[in-house]
Amino acid sequence: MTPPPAISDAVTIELNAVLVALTGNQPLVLTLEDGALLPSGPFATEHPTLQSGVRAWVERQTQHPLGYVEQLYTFADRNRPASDGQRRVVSISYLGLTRERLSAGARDPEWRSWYRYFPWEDWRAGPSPLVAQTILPQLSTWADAAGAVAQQRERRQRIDVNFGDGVENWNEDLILQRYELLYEAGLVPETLQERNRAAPSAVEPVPGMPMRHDHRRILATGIARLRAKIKYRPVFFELMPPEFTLLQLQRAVEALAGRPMHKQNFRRLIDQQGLVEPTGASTSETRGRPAKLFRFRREIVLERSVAGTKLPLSRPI
Amino acid sequence: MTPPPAISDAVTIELNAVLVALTGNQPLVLTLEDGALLPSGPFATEHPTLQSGVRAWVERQTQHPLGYVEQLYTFADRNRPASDGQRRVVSISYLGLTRERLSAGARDPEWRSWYRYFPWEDWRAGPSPLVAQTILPQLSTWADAAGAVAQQRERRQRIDVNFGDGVENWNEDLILQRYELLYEAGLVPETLQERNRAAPSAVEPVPGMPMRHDHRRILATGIARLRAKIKYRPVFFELMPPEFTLLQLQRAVEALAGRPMHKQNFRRLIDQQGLVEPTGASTSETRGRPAKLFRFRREIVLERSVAGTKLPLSRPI
DNA sequence: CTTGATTATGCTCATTCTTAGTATAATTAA
DNA sequence: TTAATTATACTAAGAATGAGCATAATCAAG
Repeated sequence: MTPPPAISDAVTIELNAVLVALTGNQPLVLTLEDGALLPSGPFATEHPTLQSGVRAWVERQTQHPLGYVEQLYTFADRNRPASDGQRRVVSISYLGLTRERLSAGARDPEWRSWYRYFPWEDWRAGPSPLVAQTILPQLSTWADAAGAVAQQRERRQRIDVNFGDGVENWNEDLILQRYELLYEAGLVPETLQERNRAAPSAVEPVPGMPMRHDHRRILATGIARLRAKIKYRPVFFELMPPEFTLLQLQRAVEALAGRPMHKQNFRRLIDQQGLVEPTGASTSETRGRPAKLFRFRREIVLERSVAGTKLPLSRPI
Repeated sequence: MTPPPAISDAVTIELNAVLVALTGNQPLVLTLEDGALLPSGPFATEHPTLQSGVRAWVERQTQHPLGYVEQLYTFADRNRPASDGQRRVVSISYLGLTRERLSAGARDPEWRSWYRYFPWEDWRAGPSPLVAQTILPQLSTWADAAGAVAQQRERRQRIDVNFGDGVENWNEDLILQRYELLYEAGLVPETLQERNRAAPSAVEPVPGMPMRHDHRRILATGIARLRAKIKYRPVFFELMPPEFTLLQLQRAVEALAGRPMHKQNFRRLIDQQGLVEPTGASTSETRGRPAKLFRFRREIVLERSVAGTKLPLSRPI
């Protein structure tokens, strides 16, 4: 145990951002180079903290304030040397939510639906047919190809836990684990590039656009974090316009979760938790009965500490 | 937006670990230098990944395998220059759980109850008197001292959310926020060192041992993560011996959560989830009726993907 | 102006999950 | 033999959840 803070070799820090916005019921993520990369930036000495570094750099580029920023993960990839060929790169990734998006339709910083990268994650219209028809059969082949019987069983169990049967037992939070499983099974192009550059694999990769480096993995991490977070913290308001109808809010949450929700119960929950208040106005932009407009009650975030415990704490003291 | 991974100034990586063990119903954390520091180590080039770096370094030092390792947080503290006086330090902290502990009673790597650092967090015997008697009055003074009325109200609300009234509305997961609030209010010695080195503050710091640098903050982050995690993932088994009684398990969880639990309901939950299986043996180490011994069903971790949703997903598909 | 389609919203109901017990069993220490 | 201690089974009230029916308010066609 080295008492004084130990000093290691020098490394270079790279910041990566998963920037999320929401338009027309699509969850969007900011990409570069024809969707092949997430925005990356330097961490320069002038920034007092990492978070302020991310904010400064993103806001300068997008001209829009970041509503919410959260650190995702830090890792050091041995396979990715710094471009100066010398130092190792440590990348720190962040999730950022923003309310408006810049330059819709622009080519280089471009907003894309994240379901282009993870088409199997969109279950808003029911079970994604990709899972049952394409993914599960291929994963099944992979499981059978394992050497030992024990390993076959283990693979099958992991497949079952993470993908269910294609209809039931789908847990939208497991997006990262699912991507990792596909990666391990060699069913995403990223694997091929890395392992079989010389000898391309025989299996057809699963649909879904790849990214360079590990960026699709970082994106999966961001989506997973966001999907988990909305269940106990109303961060989705950071993505909404100042006023909205309850159906718009529901569609937004569904876009993030990738799952349909029960309309009446959704309203009941939002209402019970006192998350919104009516503005008094209503809108007739929809076809049917005009919907009341609501705004988010910002105070609530301070008021509540929310937490869904699973352990039998005695008395709600 | 800089397309190619941008390169920033060189920095030095420091790894910090919150290593947790459990003995005699006390949650222990490994410390150095008379409890003033968490173990820190270098991240050297030979390690393929950060996680393997942490494992290697910790296991070499403690001679014990780490059951579970999880990244906590990364940050760059402008106030802490590298000891070579040149490069900036970026510290990456990890949480590690270990089943046995080395050298009980040793002086330098020393295991200490984490409640020595956060005495107000121990509510196992009911509401901690420290909160109502010492902390809340001092925080109240601090709130009143705010300049603007709006700021006073905001402070009071934060106090209320994070500390409740000293008896009710205590959320054990908010340990980090509570520490940060005390820090902001100048009620922990760490603040004094930093801000008022010349002119010591008039207020008496709240009981609880401080640490150097930001180590007590890192510890709070680790405890918070662990307290939150045990609610949806049975990581506490990493801290248990191979065989245990249900009461021992309950005491372990209570030590982590800092809250008492309802015995019968605890058992029912553990049982329902199929987390344990009887070994067939029982123990008479306790005074009363002998308890059955159980072991953890490791398979269950694979089988279950657990998740407590708060949103009204339609049908449990 | 009537009808059907569409969206909004109020309300009910069965089921499950929690919380907080009571009751009883099996031990040891005195 | 009794009191204290620990383990375990069982129950009942209340809250939260998931599903659906019913009704209201609007627009687009005919």
